[in-house]
Amino acid sequence: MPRELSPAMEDYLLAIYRLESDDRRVTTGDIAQELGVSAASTTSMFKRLAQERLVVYREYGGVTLTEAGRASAIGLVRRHRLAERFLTDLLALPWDDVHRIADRLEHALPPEVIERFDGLLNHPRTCPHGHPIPDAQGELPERAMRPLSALAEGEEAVILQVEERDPELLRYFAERGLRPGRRVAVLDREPLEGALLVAVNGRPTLVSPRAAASVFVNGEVEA
Amino acid sequence: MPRELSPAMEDYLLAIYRLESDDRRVTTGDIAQELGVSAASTTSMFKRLAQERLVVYREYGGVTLTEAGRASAIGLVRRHRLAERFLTDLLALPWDDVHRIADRLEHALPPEVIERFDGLLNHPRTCPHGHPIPDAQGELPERAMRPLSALAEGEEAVILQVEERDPELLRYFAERGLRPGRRVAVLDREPLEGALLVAVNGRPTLVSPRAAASVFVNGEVEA
DNA sequence: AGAAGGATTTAGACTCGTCTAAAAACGTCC
DNA sequence: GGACGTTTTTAGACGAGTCTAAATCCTTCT
Ligand SMILES: [Mn+2]
Ligand SMILES: [Mn+2]
Ligand SMILES: [Mn+2]
Ligand SMILES: [Mn+2]
Repeated sequence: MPRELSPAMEDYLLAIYRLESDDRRVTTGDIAQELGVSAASTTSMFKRLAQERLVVYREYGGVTLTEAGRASAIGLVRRHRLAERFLTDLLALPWDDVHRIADRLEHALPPEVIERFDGLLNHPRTCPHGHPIPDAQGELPERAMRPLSALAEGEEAVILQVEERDPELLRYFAERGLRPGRRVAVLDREPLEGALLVAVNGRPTLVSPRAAASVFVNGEVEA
Repeated sequence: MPRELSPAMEDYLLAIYRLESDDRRVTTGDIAQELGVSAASTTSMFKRLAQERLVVYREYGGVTLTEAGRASAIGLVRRHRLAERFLTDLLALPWDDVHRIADRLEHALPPEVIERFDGLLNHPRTCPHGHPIPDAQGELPERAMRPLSALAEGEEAVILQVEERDPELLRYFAERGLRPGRRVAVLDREPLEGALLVAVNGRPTLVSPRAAASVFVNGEVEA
């Protein structure tokens, strides 16, 4: 009964998983935007996913993942992030390339290969961009995070993860040493545009507002 | 203009490539049988491949590969065999599994990854089953071969490659030490059924006719 | 409560890759 | 040179995944 899911179905499930939160159901429009497809396509995929009991679909009311749907999505996250780790650590490919490559590979990697990656890489906890890798049981650690842009002047923190989907942004991060594990401190905030002066590994670095919103550091978001 | 080919198109091109020979054009029926699809499907794919100038299609007369079509097929062979080598050598997966896995991966591996495999594995010359890997320019060495079953009593030879598509057969080969590089000598031939008594690395081993027809050794085929 | 505006679903079309069944062409054998 | 059996092509259908345009529903605002 858990026939193999098509790449398209997996991509929709993943998008739903990413956008899902306790308070808000995921709507047709959300997914259409996230995946760059039409709302009509999304409606028809919602129905197909519902047929397979991967989501609960309410007309005009969006979807929520079932347990099976969530498990599939988390499985895909695991495949994607382990693939990325493999590509950077073993094949030495640049971190701004691997997301795109993993986005195709993730659909073609059988469990044997994934588990070998995991072993060979010594059970990595995160992808190269700092995002946590679910374990084989689908468990994922909760981490308190806030964007670098939320830090007050004088505050210090450690980079946990960065937004991974824009290669240009990733190259910019790499140049400036903004990568997971690095210690940062906000030296100055430019109130008008929102630019930050940040000490990265001691070195003062100017960080644009968009970049600062795409870098996440440890700590609780303000209430 | 060289848009990315679909997995299906690649599979057809590969099948045509495998069956192509100087004297005989590849027919609809050949490919239908090779790929386990209907003749009707094959006809319609022939037309699509012809549209893309990957084959020359003659109604009721089969196809031949164009240069572009041959290049695509050889590229796929390179991806497949390097993927297999990676799976056995780096991930330590069994040689009877890797053909199946590579059959999916081959369609999802971008050039960067393939060239990293090639480097990391030290430019391997063959896949785990002994089949030669085309180089990045699509060059493939010609090798004179004959089936083990063609050896006369008393003859000696070295295994070059084995038929790779039947996992059961591969496990049988592995058990008996029949793998590329091994020296074999025919001690006795059983005329009725065609079974052979073969010395493999010195050890006398009974080899069934089907197996002996699937193991290829060095030497010219008789005229 | 009714109307406006926005989101969602439906309708209908298209491509790709597949199938079965029927029609057409081919090649061989008398 | 025609008849027959085989091969190939055509015709028509289907599912997956996508689109655009039109219809419908929902929400909110007056
Ligand atoms: Mn994907
Ligand atoms: Mn990542
Ligand atoms: Mn394949
Ligand atoms: Mn092989």
